[in-house]
Amino acid sequence: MDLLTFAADAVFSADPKEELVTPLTPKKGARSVFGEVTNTINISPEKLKNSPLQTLFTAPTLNTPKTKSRGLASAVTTPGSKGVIGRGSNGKSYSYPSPGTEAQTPNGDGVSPYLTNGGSGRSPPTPMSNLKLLTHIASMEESLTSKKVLFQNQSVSDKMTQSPSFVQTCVTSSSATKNLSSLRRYNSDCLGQSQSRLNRSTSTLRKHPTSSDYPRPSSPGNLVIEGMGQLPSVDETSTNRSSEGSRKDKSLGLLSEKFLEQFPMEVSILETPRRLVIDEVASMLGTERRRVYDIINVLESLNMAARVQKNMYQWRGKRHLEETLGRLKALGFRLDFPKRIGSSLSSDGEKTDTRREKSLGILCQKFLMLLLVSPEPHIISLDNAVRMLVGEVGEDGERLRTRGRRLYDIANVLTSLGLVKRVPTAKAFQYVGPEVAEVEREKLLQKEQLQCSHLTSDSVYTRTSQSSSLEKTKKQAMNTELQSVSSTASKITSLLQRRLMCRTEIPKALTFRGYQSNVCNEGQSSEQPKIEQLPMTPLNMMDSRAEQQTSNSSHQNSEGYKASHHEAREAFTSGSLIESCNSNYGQPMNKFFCTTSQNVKTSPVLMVNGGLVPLTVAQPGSHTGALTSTLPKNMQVIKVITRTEGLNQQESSTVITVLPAVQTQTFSQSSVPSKLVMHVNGGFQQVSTGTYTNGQKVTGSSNPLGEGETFSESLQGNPSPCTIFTVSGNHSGQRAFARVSSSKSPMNSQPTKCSATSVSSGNLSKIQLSQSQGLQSQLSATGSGDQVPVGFVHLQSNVSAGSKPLVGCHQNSSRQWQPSPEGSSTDSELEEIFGNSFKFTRPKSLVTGIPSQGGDPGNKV
DNA sequence: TCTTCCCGCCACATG
DNA sequence: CATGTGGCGGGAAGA
Repeated sequence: MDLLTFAADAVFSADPKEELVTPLTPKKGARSVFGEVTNTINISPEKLKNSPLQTLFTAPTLNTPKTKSRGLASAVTTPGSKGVIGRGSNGKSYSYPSPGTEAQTPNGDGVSPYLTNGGSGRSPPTPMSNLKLLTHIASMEESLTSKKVLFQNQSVSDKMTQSPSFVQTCVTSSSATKNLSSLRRYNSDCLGQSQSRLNRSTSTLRKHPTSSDYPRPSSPGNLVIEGMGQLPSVDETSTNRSSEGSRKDKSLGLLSEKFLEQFPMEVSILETPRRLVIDEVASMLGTERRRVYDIINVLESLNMAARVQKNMYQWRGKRHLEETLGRLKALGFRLDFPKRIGSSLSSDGEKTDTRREKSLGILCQKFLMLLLVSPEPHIISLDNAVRMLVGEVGEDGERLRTRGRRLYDIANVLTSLGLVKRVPTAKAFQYVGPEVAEVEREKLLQKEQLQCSHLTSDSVYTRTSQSSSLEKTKKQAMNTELQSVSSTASKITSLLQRRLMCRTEIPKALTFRGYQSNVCNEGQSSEQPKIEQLPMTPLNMMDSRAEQQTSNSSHQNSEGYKASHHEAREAFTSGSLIESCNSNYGQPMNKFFCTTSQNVKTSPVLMVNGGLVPLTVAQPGSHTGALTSTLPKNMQVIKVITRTEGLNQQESSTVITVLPAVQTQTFSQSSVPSKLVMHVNGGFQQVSTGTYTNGQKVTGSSNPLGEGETFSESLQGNPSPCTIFTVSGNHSGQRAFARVSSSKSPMNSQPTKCSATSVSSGNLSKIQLSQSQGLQSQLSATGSGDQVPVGFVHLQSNVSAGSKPLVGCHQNSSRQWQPSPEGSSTDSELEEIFGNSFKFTRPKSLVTGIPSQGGDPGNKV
């Protein structure tokens, strides 16, 4: 898991106390705020009944004279209000305060500058018109299908066409007065700015470099988009445009389309997470960096991309999209959005990051939230959206106009994503994305209830820990919010803000330390497994000395603990699972009790700091089952891994909730089965006997692998690495698993078939890689029954044909983690393995998951 | 005329 | 201090 995911989790599962306790006066929906606003979207009365949205969506119509919408401001701002925009003599921006602080100016009167009844909307640019120029990448086939596959179940949108009348956007504004702040802006800044712009030539004075302005990255890491190989060399003619081509050809929507060609939304879970470098993308799209940021910001807000480091993002595709949408929807409902978003009345002067809160990402999330909570058919006019989302008190007309521009930007990207559709006959947008299941809300509520009890200890823990600055910031912000809950708008903003502020960072190298383990079976050990997190440290450079267990308090204070702690709240892998997982917040938890919903056809696995622990399902297939396990002291649950059989995305998701230890039940170690778990792209799939095609099991039984049994995984068009963990039952599985990792394969390689044989107790003794029929490389392993409990084995998946053994498992009788000679776990590789399972932060110093007293100086950085 | 939104300045954030 | 981010609004293309 990465920070962003966690942040999203934190955001959307925020403790109710984070939200407003004080019911807010819905000033935003009031006419005093919006001016005379008409929102005449047709909504079925039943749906509006009892809905707080009613007032918003059925406000009376009032036509007022048109006002000039361009140029000087056309809104009223009470003198003395904070609606001061512009730049002072010091060059600093005087931005509008955050919603929270904006709320301090309730006397402002936001008036829309927009005119009644928008003209004909621009028809969407033809998406495919320019794609031919840029789509010669090997992943073409996949990318071409990705968008079509996306949301194929939805029956969207043509409700609009069927009844276009239900969209009537009649937004008017009342009389608008020139605004002092606007005047000031014009006088102090924009005038000069526009003056300079008037004098410049767009092409010659272009400050932002285009892709062609950038030197080719010298580092291969920058040149290569991971998982896809080399970027296509960009046609020079495609990069030095700027003044060439029509406006449509350069639209953000089209750029997004191009982007999606290279980074398809459909991301196989078997595919290595791809990195995207801003410069490269800009080059690829034939645009400048600035535009890439526009796109990325939106994608990031949807959890489709995550920032890895400066100038680099990780592409996630739509894997988390639906969940994100679901959370947005749930949050929207929960916060009574948008009714209360506009009721920003804050008296606490809460400081917020105004720059962040105005970000395109936040705005995008709000926009989607608004669409999602709006009644069918999820249509909202631009004008209304602008006012509801950003039309804060005191916003002047120019401000709204600016935000309107941003909504256009967002909408264009969302359109390319297939989430939003322009309503042709109205200045409006319609949500046409996937149906966000109500179950998301239920899950959210469940999680809230669980996490509610955690918050207190969480806060205490925070105060006593040596948090990273980011952690401190987040926690302090949280505490502040808990103390002063007065503004829904500021809350939402803060929540969304935090979400955006938490980004994926470069992973630390991870390694596991085993321990002299003759006591594994008891599930108790005086020597505990450890997680070492080493920045950029190859595994084979690790000191494998086992450290003694330390006190709980120091453990709690460790970054590693926090990482685990956070990961324990990891929410999902695609297509299935995990609702919540408890780490007991400071109390080493050695028992777990999981409740499951939906069908649990395969036993979930606990990922702990040290390995994997299979759980048993009391009643497989039952709606609710008990899953219990016993772990050694201080072992922390990182993640719950389960699958509802195969990777079929259409299966009902499994919800597993791990409750505090006090609620646990007895767990019988003897019942721990042998498991084989395949790591795929940040998630885990428990592999059982059978054949899998495209992640879906097609043959075989569902029993865990036994000796001599085989499994295979056929990957059609997704020759990405697969990592196999063997969870050995005979030593409780806490840390004993072997890993087989194939390396990255070229994008254009043929379908890969992986097969492996495990032996009893999950030990892996021999691994082979072969290529069959010239089209498939085969990864196979055969078991011999020998005790080869741990080790890392690295295989190259693109080796030449033949059935020759490449490497054998590295055997380590002491059962400590040892690097295989040929294995070096780089950052990227470890990220590949644990990328979705750990919170990665670029460390300033080594931290250990379970710090030893005195630590391990040798590992300090 | 009005809507749409490209373009790139430049403030702020980050390294 | 350099450079990455991205808010912002002018103003032009397009309807």
